[in-house]
Amino acid sequence: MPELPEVELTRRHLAPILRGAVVEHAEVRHERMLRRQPPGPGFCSLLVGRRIEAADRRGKLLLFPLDDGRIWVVHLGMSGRLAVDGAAAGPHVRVVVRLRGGPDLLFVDPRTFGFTAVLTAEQLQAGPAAHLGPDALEELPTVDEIAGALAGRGAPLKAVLLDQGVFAGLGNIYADEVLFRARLLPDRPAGSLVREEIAALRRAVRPVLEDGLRHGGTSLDDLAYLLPDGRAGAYLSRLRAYGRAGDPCRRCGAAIRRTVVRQRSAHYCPECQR
DNA sequence: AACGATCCCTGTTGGC
DNA sequence: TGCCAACAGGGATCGT
Repeated sequence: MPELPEVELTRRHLAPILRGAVVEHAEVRHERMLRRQPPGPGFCSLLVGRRIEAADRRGKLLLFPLDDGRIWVVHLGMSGRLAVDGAAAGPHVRVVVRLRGGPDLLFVDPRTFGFTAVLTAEQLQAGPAAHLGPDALEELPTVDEIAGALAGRGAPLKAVLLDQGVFAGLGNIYADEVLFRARLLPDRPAGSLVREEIAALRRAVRPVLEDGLRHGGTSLDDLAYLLPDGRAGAYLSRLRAYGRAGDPCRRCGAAIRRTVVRQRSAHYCPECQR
């Protein structure tokens, strides 16, 4: 699944290709991918002819500012990836963007949970970025800020981690890994954490994400996340909680358990996490 | 307001 | 072997 590390690796790979490039042509093969594009001028007409100024990221959103002030936004959803020419083909190519004198950029997304749009800054803030908190890697909130965000909340801690408002960029896999590292149970009411636990949570976020980055991200299977050049990430084999139900905890040896929190799987060590 | 359930979508998996 | 239901999940939306 593309979560923060996978999106960041995509950004790093594409930045030198996209920066300064002019969009020569754009083709949308699956209209659902444009469901976040507001009424008015269409995605292709807003993108073609524009020069891409930068390759940024906020949470799981890829943001490509254009020379007219608008921003080309890409969210990879659950099964999306951006592939450069030749690294992908087949029935799941949803959007193709041709760069002048450069490669085609393919937005591949079998399950079409991803989307793309060309938006003004205002439209971005009112739309895809509306509920986005500080980036979990670049803008890690302080203990006080986290405490304020969790105070009084009865929702399971894991649900709060997934809703993007406190740590933008965590998804189901890295949320489990962060909770494992912080030794906190996923179904703990978010507001029940004492200060030392909040500090442990905060301390866990960056190392987990950086470990994911260092190992090329997590590729669950052939259809999930791949780097834009087609390579798979190696972090899967280093996961300590996610997907390891029944396997021994890498810290204490107890069997990792799987439960469901908010209709989503959650994995934890019943001995290490409290 | 906060929270939980449902839905979207399709490739893969497991049961019969 | 073949068929089909269940499952996976980010985030919008809706009901409580």
